[in-house]
Amino acid sequence: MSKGVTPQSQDYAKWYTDVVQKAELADYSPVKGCMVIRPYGYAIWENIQSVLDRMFKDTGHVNAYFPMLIPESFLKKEADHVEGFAPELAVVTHGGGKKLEEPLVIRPTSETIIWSMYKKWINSYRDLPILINQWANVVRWEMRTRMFLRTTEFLWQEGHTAHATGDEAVEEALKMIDVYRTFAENYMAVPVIVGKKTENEKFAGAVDTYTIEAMMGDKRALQSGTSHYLGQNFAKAFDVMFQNEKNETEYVYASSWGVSTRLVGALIMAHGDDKGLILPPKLAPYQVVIVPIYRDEATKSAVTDYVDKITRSLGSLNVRFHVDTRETLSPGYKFNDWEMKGVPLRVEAGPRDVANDKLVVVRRDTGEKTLQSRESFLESVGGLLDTIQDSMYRNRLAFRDDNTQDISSYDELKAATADGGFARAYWDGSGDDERTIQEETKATIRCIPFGQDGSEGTCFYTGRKTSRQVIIAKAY
RNA sequence: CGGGGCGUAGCGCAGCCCGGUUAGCGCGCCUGCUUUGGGAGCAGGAAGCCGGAAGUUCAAAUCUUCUCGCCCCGACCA
Repeated sequence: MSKGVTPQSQDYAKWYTDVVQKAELADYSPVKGCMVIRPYGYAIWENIQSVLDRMFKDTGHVNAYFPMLIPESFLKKEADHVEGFAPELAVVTHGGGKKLEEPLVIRPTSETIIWSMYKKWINSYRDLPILINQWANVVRWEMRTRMFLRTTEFLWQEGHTAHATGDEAVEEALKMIDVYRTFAENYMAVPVIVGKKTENEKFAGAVDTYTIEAMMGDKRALQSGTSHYLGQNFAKAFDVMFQNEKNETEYVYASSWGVSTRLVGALIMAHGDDKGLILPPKLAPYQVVIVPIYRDEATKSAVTDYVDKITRSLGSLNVRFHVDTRETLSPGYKFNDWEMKGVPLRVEAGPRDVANDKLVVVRRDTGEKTLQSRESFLESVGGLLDTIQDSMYRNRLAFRDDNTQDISSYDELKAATADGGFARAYWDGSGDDERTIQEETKATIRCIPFGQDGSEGTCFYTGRKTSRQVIIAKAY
């Protein structure tokens, strides 16, 4: 492996692909647009999964699995849904050596297959709500792909809920976007703006789409999770009705919500630097890596014994650690390697440290190097990991705030977003206005943030009075 | 699908313009010895139908034509 990665300042896109490869997160597959997620990348995804899965279950959801192959006709039942997904479908036309009566699409998302089943399962309000999540792969034939951010096949979770009232379904969609916000902020250490998508940007088949938008290291926005209030659109398309308490027949209300392996891309780009990844302790496959340093067999056995004492304690402290015992690599190489892989804390243990009962402890996020006694390290490591987690979040929050500007004219918008950056502005334009702005500036309305104070201002584009503010940025 | 670039050892490249002996270099890999506190050193070694096909020629990695694939930039999206 050659040294280092392309500096961010030189070519951010190249930096990103370099990091993905050199940190051994993923590799290119023989099929265009697909990727192989390597063990280290998958370990990050597994940590994301296990935290989110717990959060979903704590909010009353259960997991299930629906098939990957969907009759083509299902996709055509919801008008907006077909229109939205038709161009990016992979279709199976043959099976068992014979042409199929009806082609099967590989799921781009599972609303249709799930709602075809909900029709069988829902009769009465007593059957509601249904709160199902599934962890799955989906395929969307994208024109341009990028590792983790947009690949032909990707892994995600998709929640699909069914409710007796629209209010309840909206509440569910809002609850889940808040789960995503909590996850992004508390686990990924990535601040996000929570809000509603405009008509142009919402999901194909949704009444409303909610989103969390994060700022990457190049100041561009990344949609990191979405939830949708689907109204009765899919219930009508699949004829899913229930009898309410007054014995009236009514269509069921729906929500769906998802996050994907794109979150791994978000972690890379939100925190990474020219040395590689910087992982938040709560999601890092290894929170601490120990590099033993020795000269000969005598120092090796002394250092090994010393390291054993440390790892026994770390194990009981519930710290995820790894001891790098690779024989053929120099300590210097290992330092760089684990920095590339973003491990939050590196511990160096050599003969000098054994002699003094000390350790060299290095923070990945700040580069700060300290000499500590073994005892004080073991006492403080848990707190130090929390400090890193917190400091990473505050660092990214400050970065985002520094790169977010309030703008009040079209020229200001262009200036604020040209080189990345979020623009916050009053907005009363139309969908066509939005498209024009996108064509002219490449920036899009990322969302209409929640929690607006209702104060009035002037739309920067139409000049009309409005109380609605939006966030505009170039996005991935 | 439009514009640009690239296919030579596992990876990154040189050689190609101007055809000519065993096709080179760096990294990685293998063996041995010495090393190990910020990407170790020396010695030896393995590894290539030069993306594919056809053509020109005494002779093709090199020239011609066709083809396949990949990457980057634009039009779509979690």
